[in-house]
Amino acid sequence: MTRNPRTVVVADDHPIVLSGMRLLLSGSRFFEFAGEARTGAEAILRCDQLRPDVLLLDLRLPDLPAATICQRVKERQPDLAIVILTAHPEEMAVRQCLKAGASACLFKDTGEQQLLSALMQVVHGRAVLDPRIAGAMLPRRANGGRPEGSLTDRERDVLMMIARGLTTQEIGEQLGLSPNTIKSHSRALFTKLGAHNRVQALAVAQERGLI
Amino acid sequence: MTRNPRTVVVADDHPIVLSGMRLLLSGSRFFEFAGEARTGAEAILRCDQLRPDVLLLDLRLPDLPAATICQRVKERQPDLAIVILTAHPEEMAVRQCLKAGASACLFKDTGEQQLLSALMQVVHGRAVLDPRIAGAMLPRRANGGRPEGSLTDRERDVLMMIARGLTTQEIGEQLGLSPNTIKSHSRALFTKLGAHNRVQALAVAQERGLI
DNA sequence: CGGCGCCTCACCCGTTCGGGTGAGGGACGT
DNA sequence: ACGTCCCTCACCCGAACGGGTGAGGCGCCG
Repeated sequence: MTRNPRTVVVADDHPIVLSGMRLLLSGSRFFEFAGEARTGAEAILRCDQLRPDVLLLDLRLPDLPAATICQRVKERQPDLAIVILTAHPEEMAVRQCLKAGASACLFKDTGEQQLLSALMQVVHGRAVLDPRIAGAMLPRRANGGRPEGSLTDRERDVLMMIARGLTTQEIGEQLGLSPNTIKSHSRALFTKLGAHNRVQALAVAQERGLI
Repeated sequence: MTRNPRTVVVADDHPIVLSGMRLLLSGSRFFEFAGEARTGAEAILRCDQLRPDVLLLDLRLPDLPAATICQRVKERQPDLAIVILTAHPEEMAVRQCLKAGASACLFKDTGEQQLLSALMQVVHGRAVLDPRIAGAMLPRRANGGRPEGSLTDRERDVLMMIARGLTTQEIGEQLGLSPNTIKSHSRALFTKLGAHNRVQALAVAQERGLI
Protein backbone atom coordinates (compact mmCIF):
# COMPACT_ATOMS: atom_id res chain seq x y z
CA MET A 1 0.00 0.00 0.00
CA THR A 2 2.99 2.26 0.40
CA ARG A 3 2.75 4.22 -2.82
CA ASN A 4 5.97 6.14 -2.22
CA PRO A 5 8.71 4.84 -4.48
CA ARG A 6 11.54 3.03 -2.73
CA THR A 7 14.80 4.86 -3.18
CA VAL A 8 17.74 2.91 -4.55
CA VAL A 9 21.46 3.65 -4.59
CA VAL A 10 23.47 1.75 -7.18
CA ALA A 11 27.14 1.02 -6.61
CA ASP A 12 29.07 -0.33 -9.57
CA ASP A 13 32.36 0.49 -11.26
CA HIS A 14 30.82 -0.03 -14.69
CA PRO A 15 29.08 3.15 -15.84
CA ILE A 16 27.02 1.16 -18.26
CA VAL A 17 25.41 -0.67 -15.38
CA LEU A 18 24.69 2.56 -13.60
CA SER A 19 22.97 4.06 -16.60
CA GLY A 20 21.13 0.87 -17.30
CA MET A 21 19.88 0.71 -13.75
CA ARG A 22 18.92 4.34 -13.80
CA LEU A 23 16.81 3.74 -16.85
CA LEU A 24 15.38 0.58 -15.45
CA LEU A 25 14.41 2.08 -12.13
CA SER A 26 13.01 5.24 -13.65
CA GLY A 27 10.64 3.05 -15.60
CA SER A 28 9.10 1.63 -12.46
CA ARG A 29 6.72 3.54 -10.32
CA PHE A 30 7.81 1.50 -7.34
CA PHE A 31 11.43 2.60 -7.32
CA GLU A 32 13.47 5.74 -7.59
CA PHE A 33 17.10 5.96 -8.61
CA ALA A 34 18.44 8.02 -5.70
CA GLY A 35 22.13 7.99 -6.40
CA GLU A 36 25.13 6.08 -7.66
CA ALA A 37 28.63 5.18 -6.59
CA ARG A 38 31.68 3.84 -8.39
CA THR A 39 33.64 2.73 -5.35
CA GLY A 40 32.91 1.11 -2.02
CA ALA A 41 33.82 4.22 -0.09
CA GLU A 42 31.53 6.26 -2.25
CA ALA A 43 28.77 3.73 -1.73
CA ILE A 44 29.02 4.06 2.04
CA LEU A 45 29.06 7.82 1.73
CA ARG A 46 26.00 7.88 -0.53
CA CYS A 47 24.06 5.65 1.81
CA ASP A 48 24.85 7.99 4.69
CA GLN A 49 23.81 11.01 2.68
CA LEU A 50 20.76 9.67 0.93
CA ARG A 51 19.43 7.07 3.37
CA PRO A 52 18.03 4.92 0.56
CA ASP A 53 15.73 1.94 0.99
CA VAL A 54 17.93 -0.30 -1.11
CA LEU A 55 21.61 -0.52 -1.95
CA LEU A 56 22.36 -2.34 -5.18
CA LEU A 57 25.95 -3.40 -4.75
CA ASP A 58 28.41 -4.82 -7.24
CA LEU A 59 30.25 -7.75 -5.71
CA ARG A 60 33.55 -6.43 -7.00
CA LEU A 61 34.42 -2.83 -6.40
CA PRO A 62 37.94 -1.47 -6.82
CA ASP A 63 38.60 -0.39 -3.25
CA LEU A 64 36.72 -2.52 -0.71
CA PRO A 65 35.38 -6.06 -0.45
CA ALA A 66 31.62 -6.12 -0.82
CA ALA A 67 31.20 -7.85 2.52
CA THR A 68 33.01 -4.98 4.24
CA ILE A 69 30.71 -2.50 2.59
CA CYS A 70 27.68 -4.50 3.69
CA GLN A 71 28.91 -4.53 7.24
CA ARG A 72 29.73 -0.82 7.39
CA VAL A 73 26.46 0.22 5.86
CA LYS A 74 24.40 -2.13 7.97
CA GLU A 75 25.97 -0.74 11.13
CA ARG A 76 24.59 2.66 10.30
CA GLN A 77 21.31 1.60 8.69
CA PRO A 78 20.10 -1.80 9.83
CA ASP A 79 16.88 -1.40 7.85
CA LEU A 80 18.63 -0.86 4.53
CA ALA A 81 18.19 -3.73 2.12
CA ILE A 82 21.33 -4.72 0.27
CA VAL A 83 21.19 -6.52 -3.05
CA ILE A 84 24.41 -8.00 -4.36
CA LEU A 85 25.02 -7.94 -8.10
CA THR A 86 27.68 -10.21 -9.49
CA ALA A 87 28.92 -11.19 -12.91
CA HIS A 88 30.34 -14.54 -11.79
CA PRO A 89 29.30 -16.69 -8.88
CA GLU A 90 32.00 -16.31 -6.25
CA GLU A 91 30.62 -18.43 -3.50
CA MET A 92 32.76 -17.30 -0.65
CA ALA A 93 32.37 -13.60 -1.32
CA VAL A 94 28.62 -13.98 -1.69
CA ARG A 95 28.34 -16.00 1.46
CA GLN A 96 30.25 -13.37 3.39
CA CYS A 97 27.99 -10.64 2.07
CA LEU A 98 24.90 -12.52 3.10
CA LYS A 99 26.37 -13.07 6.52
CA ALA A 100 27.10 -9.34 6.66
CA GLY A 101 23.47 -8.51 6.11
CA ALA A 102 22.81 -8.59 2.38
CA SER A 103 19.25 -9.55 1.48
CA ALA A 104 19.74 -10.84 -2.01
CA CYS A 105 22.24 -11.96 -4.61
CA LEU A 106 21.57 -11.71 -8.32
CA PHE A 107 23.61 -12.23 -11.44
CA LYS A 108 24.28 -9.37 -13.77
CA ASP A 109 22.64 -11.17 -16.63
CA THR A 110 19.37 -11.16 -14.73
CA GLY A 111 16.52 -9.78 -16.82
CA GLU A 112 15.09 -6.38 -16.05
CA GLN A 113 11.72 -7.61 -14.95
CA GLN A 114 13.24 -10.30 -12.81
CA LEU A 115 15.52 -7.73 -11.28
CA LEU A 116 12.65 -5.40 -10.52
CA SER A 117 10.60 -8.22 -9.15
CA ALA A 118 13.52 -9.29 -6.98
CA LEU A 119 13.89 -5.74 -5.70
CA MET A 120 10.19 -5.72 -5.01
CA GLN A 121 10.50 -8.84 -2.95
CA VAL A 122 13.49 -7.47 -1.09
CA VAL A 123 11.76 -4.28 -0.03
CA HIS A 124 8.96 -6.48 1.21
CA GLY A 125 11.42 -8.19 3.46
CA ARG A 126 12.08 -11.32 1.48
CA ALA A 127 15.46 -12.73 0.61
CA VAL A 128 16.22 -13.48 -3.01
CA LEU A 129 18.95 -15.70 -4.32
CA ASP A 130 19.67 -16.40 -7.93
CA PRO A 131 18.87 -20.08 -8.50
CA ARG A 132 22.34 -20.64 -9.93
CA ILE A 133 23.99 -19.66 -6.70
CA ALA A 134 21.23 -20.67 -4.33
CA GLY A 135 22.17 -24.30 -4.75
CA ALA A 136 25.73 -23.75 -3.66
CA MET A 137 24.57 -21.38 -0.96
CA LEU A 138 22.04 -23.66 0.66
CA PRO A 139 23.19 -27.26 0.70
CA ARG A 140 20.87 -27.76 3.68
CA ARG A 141 17.08 -27.20 3.60
CA ALA A 142 14.36 -29.59 4.55
CA ASN A 143 12.30 -29.11 1.45
CA GLY A 144 12.89 -30.81 -1.86
CA GLY A 145 15.75 -28.54 -2.82
CA ARG A 146 13.30 -26.06 -4.23
CA PRO A 147 15.06 -22.80 -5.06
CA GLU A 148 14.25 -19.92 -2.79
CA GLY A 149 11.39 -17.82 -4.06
CA SER A 150 10.07 -20.30 -6.58
CA LEU A 151 6.55 -21.64 -6.52
CA THR A 152 5.20 -24.84 -5.06
CA ASP A 153 3.26 -27.29 -7.21
CA ARG A 154 -0.08 -26.06 -5.95
CA GLU A 155 0.85 -22.46 -6.41
CA ARG A 156 1.86 -23.21 -9.97
CA ASP A 157 -1.46 -24.96 -10.56
CA VAL A 158 -3.32 -21.95 -9.28
CA LEU A 159 -1.18 -19.58 -11.31
CA MET A 160 -1.94 -21.48 -14.49
CA MET A 161 -5.65 -21.37 -13.85
CA ILE A 162 -5.51 -17.71 -13.02
CA ALA A 163 -3.77 -17.20 -16.35
CA ARG A 164 -6.66 -18.95 -18.05
CA GLY A 165 -9.02 -16.38 -16.61
CA LEU A 166 -10.68 -18.49 -13.95
CA THR A 167 -11.98 -16.90 -10.75
CA THR A 168 -11.03 -18.06 -7.28
CA GLN A 169 -14.37 -19.85 -7.06
CA GLU A 170 -13.90 -21.63 -10.37
CA ILE A 171 -10.37 -22.71 -9.58
CA GLY A 172 -11.64 -24.20 -6.34
CA GLU A 173 -14.27 -26.20 -8.20
CA GLN A 174 -11.78 -27.28 -10.83
CA LEU A 175 -9.34 -28.58 -8.23
CA GLY A 176 -11.96 -29.83 -5.82
CA LEU A 177 -10.82 -27.41 -3.13
CA SER A 178 -12.34 -24.71 -1.02
CA PRO A 179 -12.14 -21.16 -2.36
CA ASN A 180 -10.37 -20.29 0.87
CA THR A 181 -7.60 -22.68 -0.02
CA ILE A 182 -7.24 -21.12 -3.44
CA LYS A 183 -7.01 -17.73 -1.82
CA SER A 184 -4.24 -18.98 0.42
CA HIS A 185 -2.26 -20.23 -2.54
CA SER A 186 -2.93 -17.03 -4.45
CA ARG A 187 -1.66 -14.88 -1.62
CA ALA A 188 1.43 -17.03 -1.30
CA LEU A 189 2.32 -16.81 -4.95
CA PHE A 190 1.58 -13.11 -5.10
CA THR A 191 4.04 -12.57 -2.30
CA LYS A 192 6.65 -14.72 -3.97
CA LEU A 193 6.25 -12.89 -7.25
CA GLY A 194 6.12 -9.48 -5.66
CA ALA A 195 2.68 -8.83 -7.11
CA HIS A 196 -0.27 -7.01 -5.60
CA ASN A 197 -2.95 -8.68 -7.66
CA ARG A 198 -3.43 -11.52 -10.09
CA VAL A 199 -2.83 -9.44 -13.17
CA GLN A 200 0.50 -8.24 -11.87
CA ALA A 201 1.32 -11.80 -10.96
CA LEU A 202 0.72 -12.78 -14.57
CA ALA A 203 2.93 -9.98 -15.82
CA VAL A 204 5.75 -11.11 -13.57
CA ALA A 205 5.25 -14.78 -14.36
CA GLN A 206 5.35 -13.99 -18.05
CA GLU A 207 8.64 -12.16 -17.74
CA ARG A 208 10.11 -15.04 -15.79
CA GLY A 209 8.93 -17.52 -18.34
CA LEU A 210 6.81 -19.32 -15.77
CA ILE A 211 3.85 -19.48 -18.12
CA MET B 1 7.71 -21.74 -30.65
CA THR B 2 11.29 -20.76 -29.90
CA ARG B 3 12.00 -18.39 -32.70
CA ASN B 4 15.30 -16.76 -33.33
CA PRO B 5 15.56 -13.47 -31.48
CA ARG B 6 14.72 -10.42 -33.56
CA THR B 7 17.77 -8.29 -34.11
CA VAL B 8 17.57 -4.62 -33.22
CA VAL B 9 19.74 -1.68 -34.15
CA VAL B 10 19.48 1.33 -31.87
CA ALA B 11 20.21 4.80 -33.18
CA ASP B 12 20.48 7.56 -30.61
CA ASP B 13 22.93 10.33 -29.87
CA HIS B 14 22.62 9.75 -26.13
CA PRO B 15 24.97 6.97 -25.06
CA ILE B 16 22.92 6.43 -21.96
CA VAL B 17 19.98 5.42 -24.11
CA LEU B 18 22.13 3.03 -26.09
CA SER B 19 23.41 1.31 -23.01
CA GLY B 20 19.98 1.26 -21.46
CA MET B 21 18.56 -0.31 -24.58
CA ARG B 22 21.36 -2.78 -24.78
CA LEU B 23 20.65 -3.87 -21.24
CA LEU B 24 16.95 -3.95 -21.84
CA LEU B 25 17.13 -5.98 -25.00
CA SER B 26 19.68 -8.40 -23.63
CA GLY B 27 17.22 -9.16 -20.87
CA SER B 28 14.63 -10.37 -23.33
CA ARG B 29 14.89 -13.68 -25.04
CA PHE B 30 12.88 -12.29 -27.92
CA PHE B 31 15.32 -9.61 -28.99
CA GLU B 32 18.98 -9.19 -29.64
CA PHE B 33 20.88 -5.93 -29.56
CA ALA B 34 22.61 -6.13 -32.94
CA GLY B 35 24.26 -2.75 -33.14
CA GLU B 36 24.09 0.93 -32.39
CA ALA B 37 24.49 4.25 -34.10
CA ARG B 38 24.98 7.80 -32.91
CA THR B 39 24.12 9.56 -36.13
CA GLY B 40 21.65 9.16 -38.94
CA ALA B 41 24.34 8.28 -41.44
CA GLU B 42 25.68 5.66 -39.11
CA ALA B 43 22.20 4.28 -38.62
CA ILE B 44 21.74 3.80 -42.35
CA LEU B 45 25.16 2.19 -42.57
CA ARG B 46 24.46 -0.18 -39.71
CA CYS B 47 21.16 -1.25 -41.20
CA ASP B 48 22.92 -2.03 -44.46
CA GLN B 49 25.59 -4.01 -42.71
CA LEU B 50 23.55 -5.83 -40.12
CA ARG B 51 20.17 -6.22 -41.82
CA PRO B 52 18.32 -6.05 -38.50
CA ASP B 53 14.64 -6.80 -37.98
CA VAL B 54 14.04 -3.54 -36.15
CA LEU B 55 15.54 -0.07 -36.18
CA LEU B 56 14.95 1.88 -33.00
CA LEU B 57 15.40 5.45 -34.10
CA ASP B 58 15.71 8.62 -32.07
CA LEU B 59 13.53 11.33 -33.56
CA ARG B 60 16.36 13.82 -33.27
CA LEU B 61 19.76 12.89 -34.53
CA PRO B 62 22.50 15.46 -35.12
CA ASP B 63 22.92 15.02 -38.88
CA LEU B 64 19.70 13.93 -40.58
CA PRO B 65 15.96 14.32 -40.06
CA ALA B 66 14.46 11.07 -38.82
CA ALA B 67 12.01 10.98 -41.72
CA THR B 68 14.89 11.03 -44.17
CA ILE B 69 16.52 8.15 -42.39
CA CYS B 70 13.26 6.20 -42.49
CA GLN B 71 12.95 6.78 -46.19
CA ARG B 72 16.53 5.83 -47.02
CA VAL B 73 16.45 2.71 -44.93
CA LYS B 74 13.06 1.62 -46.19
CA GLU B 75 14.22 1.92 -49.78
CA ARG B 76 16.85 -0.68 -49.10
CA GLN B 77 14.92 -2.87 -46.68
CA PRO B 78 11.15 -2.57 -47.02
CA ASP B 79 10.63 -5.28 -44.43
CA LEU B 80 12.57 -3.51 -41.71
CA ALA B 81 10.38 -2.26 -38.89
CA ILE B 82 11.21 1.24 -37.70
CA VAL B 83 10.31 2.41 -34.24
CA ILE B 84 10.60 6.12 -33.51
CA LEU B 85 11.75 7.16 -30.06
CA THR B 86 11.13 10.73 -29.02
CA ALA B 87 11.55 12.79 -25.88
CA HIS B 88 8.93 15.35 -26.86
CA PRO B 89 5.93 14.98 -29.10
CA GLU B 90 6.82 16.78 -32.29
CA GLU B 91 3.76 16.12 -34.34
CA MET B 92 5.03 17.07 -37.75
CA ALA B 93 8.27 15.15 -37.51
CA VAL B 94 6.47 12.10 -36.23
CA ARG B 95 3.87 12.29 -38.95
CA GLN B 96 6.54 12.49 -41.59
CA CYS B 97 8.32 9.49 -40.18
CA LEU B 98 5.14 7.46 -40.19
CA LYS B 99 4.52 8.50 -43.76
CA ALA B 100 8.07 7.45 -44.57
CA GLY B 101 7.44 3.97 -43.31
CA ALA B 102 7.92 3.99 -39.55
CA SER B 103 5.80 1.43 -37.75
CA ALA B 104 5.65 2.92 -34.32
CA CYS B 105 6.28 6.01 -32.22
CA LEU B 106 7.05 5.86 -28.55
CA PHE B 107 8.13 8.34 -25.93
CA LYS B 108 11.46 7.99 -24.24
CA ASP B 109 9.84 7.83 -20.86
CA THR B 110 8.06 4.67 -21.93
CA GLY B 111 8.53 1.90 -19.43
CA GLU B 112 10.74 -1.04 -20.26
CA GLN B 113 7.99 -3.60 -20.37
CA GLN B 114 5.84 -1.32 -22.51
CA LEU B 115 8.72 -0.77 -24.84
CA LEU B 116 9.38 -4.45 -25.18
CA SER B 117 5.72 -5.14 -25.69
CA ALA B 118 5.59 -2.45 -28.34
CA LEU B 119 8.60 -3.94 -30.11
CA MET B 120 6.92 -7.31 -29.89
CA GLN B 121 3.85 -5.92 -31.61
CA VAL B 122 5.90 -4.21 -34.26
CA VAL B 123 7.78 -7.34 -35.26
CA HIS B 124 4.39 -8.99 -35.57
CA GLY B 125 3.44 -6.41 -38.11
CA ARG B 126 1.32 -4.12 -36.01
CA ALA B 127 1.67 -0.37 -35.68
CA VAL B 128 2.10 1.16 -32.25
CA LEU B 129 1.56 4.77 -31.31
CA ASP B 130 2.07 6.23 -27.88
CA PRO B 131 -1.36 7.25 -26.62
CA ARG B 132 -0.12 10.76 -25.98
CA ILE B 133 0.71 11.29 -29.61
CA ALA B 134 -1.86 9.00 -31.12
CA GLY B 135 -4.59 11.53 -30.42
CA ALA B 136 -2.80 14.32 -32.23
CA MET B 137 -1.78 11.96 -34.98
CA LEU B 138 -5.27 10.87 -35.86
CA PRO B 139 -7.66 13.83 -35.86
CA ARG B 140 -9.49 12.04 -38.66
CA ARG B 141 -12.28 9.53 -38.70
CA ALA B 142 -15.44 9.03 -36.75
CA ASN B 143 -14.80 5.38 -37.29
CA GLY B 144 -11.95 5.12 -39.74
CA GLY B 145 -12.99 1.81 -41.17
CA ARG B 146 -12.32 0.11 -37.89
CA PRO B 147 -13.03 -3.58 -38.22
CA GLU B 148 -16.19 -4.67 -36.51
CA GLY B 149 -15.68 -5.79 -32.97
CA SER B 150 -12.17 -4.44 -32.66
CA LEU B 151 -11.10 -2.09 -29.94
CA THR B 152 -11.05 1.68 -29.95
CA ASP B 153 -7.88 3.60 -29.18
CA ARG B 154 -8.88 4.22 -25.62
CA GLU B 155 -9.92 0.67 -25.06
CA ARG B 156 -6.58 -0.48 -26.33
CA ASP B 157 -4.84 1.95 -24.00
CA VAL B 158 -6.76 0.60 -21.08
CA LEU B 159 -6.16 -2.98 -22.11
CA MET B 160 -2.42 -2.40 -22.26
CA MET B 161 -2.38 -0.87 -18.81
CA ILE B 162 -4.47 -3.67 -17.44
CA ALA B 163 -1.92 -6.06 -18.87
CA ARG B 164 0.77 -4.22 -16.96
CA GLY B 165 -1.04 -4.96 -13.75
CA LEU B 166 -2.39 -1.50 -13.03
CA THR B 167 -5.63 -1.08 -11.13
CA THR B 168 -8.59 0.93 -12.41
CA GLN B 169 -7.56 3.73 -10.10
CA GLU B 170 -3.95 3.73 -11.29
CA ILE B 171 -4.93 3.69 -14.95
CA GLY B 172 -7.11 6.70 -14.32
CA GLU B 173 -4.23 8.56 -12.77
CA GLN B 174 -1.88 7.52 -15.55
CA LEU B 175 -4.22 8.80 -18.26
CA GLY B 176 -5.51 11.75 -16.31
CA LEU B 177 -9.06 10.38 -16.33
CA SER B 178 -11.71 9.51 -13.80
CA PRO B 179 -11.80 5.92 -12.57
CA ASN B 180 -15.40 5.87 -13.76
CA THR B 181 -14.21 6.50 -17.26
CA ILE B 182 -11.71 3.69 -17.05
CA LYS B 183 -14.44 1.39 -15.84
CA SER B 184 -16.54 2.35 -18.84
CA HIS B 185 -13.73 1.50 -21.21
CA SER B 186 -13.02 -1.70 -19.33
CA ARG B 187 -16.62 -2.85 -19.59
CA ALA B 188 -16.66 -2.00 -23.27
CA LEU B 189 -13.56 -3.97 -24.08
CA PHE B 190 -14.65 -6.86 -21.87
CA THR B 191 -17.85 -7.05 -23.83
CA LYS B 192 -16.01 -6.88 -27.14
CA LEU B 193 -13.60 -9.59 -26.06
CA GLY B 194 -16.29 -11.73 -24.49
CA ALA B 195 -14.54 -11.62 -21.13
CA HIS B 196 -16.05 -11.48 -17.67
CA ASN B 197 -13.03 -10.00 -15.96
CA ARG B 198 -9.69 -8.43 -16.75
CA VAL B 199 -7.74 -11.64 -16.54
CA GLN B 200 -10.02 -13.31 -19.06
CA ALA B 201 -9.69 -10.23 -21.22
CA LEU B 202 -5.93 -10.67 -21.17
CA ALA B 203 -6.23 -14.33 -22.05
CA VAL B 204 -8.44 -13.52 -25.03
CA ALA B 205 -6.28 -10.61 -26.12
CA GLN B 206 -3.25 -12.85 -26.00
CA GLU B 207 -4.95 -15.47 -28.15
CA ARG B 208 -5.91 -12.86 -30.68
CA GLY B 209 -2.43 -11.37 -30.68
CA LEU B 210 -3.66 -8.02 -29.42
CA ILE B 211 -0.87 -7.80 -26.87
C1' DC C 1 -29.21 19.36 -39.38
C1' DG C 2 -29.54 14.85 -37.15
C1' DG C 3 -27.79 10.60 -36.09
C1' DC C 4 -23.95 7.83 -34.70
C1' DG C 5 -19.80 6.55 -32.48
C1' DC C 6 -16.48 7.69 -29.19
C1' DC C 7 -14.94 9.71 -24.93
C1' DT C 8 -16.01 11.43 -20.72
C1' DC C 9 -18.15 11.00 -16.01
C1' DA C 10 -21.60 9.85 -12.39
C1' DC C 11 -24.23 6.78 -9.04
C1' DC C 12 -25.64 2.35 -7.24
C1' DC C 13 -25.18 -2.44 -6.18
C1' DG C 14 -23.55 -7.10 -5.68
C1' DT C 15 -19.46 -9.98 -6.26
C1' DT C 16 -14.72 -10.88 -6.18
C1' DC C 17 -10.25 -10.04 -4.56
C1' DG C 18 -6.48 -9.12 -1.41
C1' DG C 19 -4.76 -9.18 3.27
C1' DG C 20 -4.66 -10.59 8.00
C1' DT C 21 -4.89 -14.27 11.29
C1' DG C 22 -5.33 -18.73 12.97
C1' DA C 23 -5.20 -23.63 12.79
C1' DG C 24 -5.00 -28.73 11.89
C1' DG C 25 -2.92 -32.63 9.40
C1' DG C 26 0.56 -34.90 6.52
C1' DA C 27 5.28 -35.56 4.57
C1' DC C 28 10.04 -35.46 5.17
C1' DG C 29 14.63 -34.80 6.91
C1' DT C 30 17.57 -34.22 11.07
C1' DA D 1 10.61 -36.77 18.22
C1' DC D 2 10.91 -32.43 16.49
C1' DG D 3 10.97 -28.78 13.20
C1' DT D 4 9.77 -27.22 8.88
C1' DC D 5 7.30 -26.95 4.95
C1' DC D 6 3.23 -27.76 2.36
C1' DC D 7 -1.65 -28.24 1.82
C1' DT D 8 -5.92 -27.58 3.56
C1' DC D 9 -9.71 -24.56 5.44
C1' DA D 10 -11.99 -20.90 8.19
C1' DC D 11 -13.54 -16.01 9.39
C1' DC D 12 -13.40 -11.09 8.87
C1' DC D 13 -12.88 -6.80 6.46
C1' DG D 14 -11.76 -3.21 3.32
C1' DA D 15 -10.68 -2.42 -1.43
C1' DA D 16 -11.28 -3.34 -6.12
C1' DC D 17 -13.91 -5.05 -9.69
C1' DG D 18 -18.06 -6.02 -12.88
C1' DG D 19 -22.60 -4.63 -14.37
C1' DG D 20 -26.39 -1.54 -15.03
C1' DT D 21 -28.10 2.93 -16.27
C1' DG D 22 -27.95 7.53 -17.61
C1' DA D 23 -25.99 11.65 -19.49
C1' DG D 24 -23.27 15.56 -21.73
C1' DG D 25 -19.87 16.83 -25.35
C1' DC D 26 -17.52 16.27 -29.63
C1' DG D 27 -16.57 15.12 -34.46
C1' DC D 28 -17.90 13.17 -38.54
C1' DC D 29 -20.93 11.57 -42.19
C1' DG D 30 -25.07 11.40 -44.62
